[in-house]
Amino acid sequence: MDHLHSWLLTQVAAHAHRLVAEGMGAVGARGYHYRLLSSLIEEGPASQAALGRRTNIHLSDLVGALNELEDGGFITRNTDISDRRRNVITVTPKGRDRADELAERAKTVQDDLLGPLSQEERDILAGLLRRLLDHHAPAAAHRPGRRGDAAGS
Amino acid sequence: MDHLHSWLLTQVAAHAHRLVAEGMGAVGARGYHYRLLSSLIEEGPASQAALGRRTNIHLSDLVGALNELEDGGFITRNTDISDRRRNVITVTPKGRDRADELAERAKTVQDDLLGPLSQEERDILAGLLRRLLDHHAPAAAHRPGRRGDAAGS
DNA sequence: CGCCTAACGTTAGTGTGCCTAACGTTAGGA
DNA sequence: TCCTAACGTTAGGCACACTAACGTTAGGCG
Repeated sequence: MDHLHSWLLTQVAAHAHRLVAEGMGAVGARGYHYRLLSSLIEEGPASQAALGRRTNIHLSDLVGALNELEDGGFITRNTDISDRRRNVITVTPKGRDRADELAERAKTVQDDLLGPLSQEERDILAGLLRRLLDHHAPAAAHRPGRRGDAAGS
Repeated sequence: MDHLHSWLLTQVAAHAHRLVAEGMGAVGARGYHYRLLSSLIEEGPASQAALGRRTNIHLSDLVGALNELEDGGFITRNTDISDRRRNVITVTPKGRDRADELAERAKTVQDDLLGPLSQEERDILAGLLRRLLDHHAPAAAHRPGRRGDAAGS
């Protein structure tokens, strides 16, 4: 009676997805923006390829998302002089404000989503999900530990 | 340090999503098919509208999914003589076989997804997710309890 | 040096899931 | 009878993830 697991998760995910999209969409953003800005702030500037690895966002999707962020003036793209194949992505001050804004919205979304759960239960859930994620996405789960892949000289 | 909750869920969801899509896609099906056949078998025939409510699949998407299932000979569509607005959807014997096939695949996917978790932990996770789903989708969470909405005489 | 391989960024297109909007039909109450 | 509601259908859009292809740049190696 538990062949429901997989679609149960996808169902909850759908709601999470929708709530995130709504919350972010209300200020003209989307999930990718939040993920990218967070990663850039918490782990520093990076090339697009490195960013994609850190955030688990596909390279091809990154282009568009970064274009949007660049258009909004939230990030800058500078070709790495030491390796001209790379674009070094840096957050602007305006981008930091944006990140704060999105983080706040994310918090609201989260409270809404996890409403019926106590703090303890939320921690348990987070722990379980974290383990699943670590298992399926060995790279860049939370604190990467693998540095030196960024934009260094 | 736990503003990660929401995107953590979406990340895990992405993997679940991918695994399901792969598993189902390997036999020319997709998540909707499994959801629909399961619902039809477990809760009996229904009109499309009722089916949509039970499975949380949008009416407009249902049309296409049912077309696919009908083309495969897994379900039949018959207009309800007592209410000619309705199509009564029924599973064929072939559809039952298909459901078994998909259920088996779903189980494999689930085992893969939840690999690192013990049975006890899986139950805990399922419980937490179930509560979230019940909260956000009051209708048709698992055992609906709300009958009389199907295709009755 | 030239050659080859690999990484990088970019574009185009696909698939899945969820959604809105509109339309014609059928039922059923006012 | 009229009006409203539910039904099924079609067309389209959005978010996220993915594949395939292309030109550019780096760097190893003969």
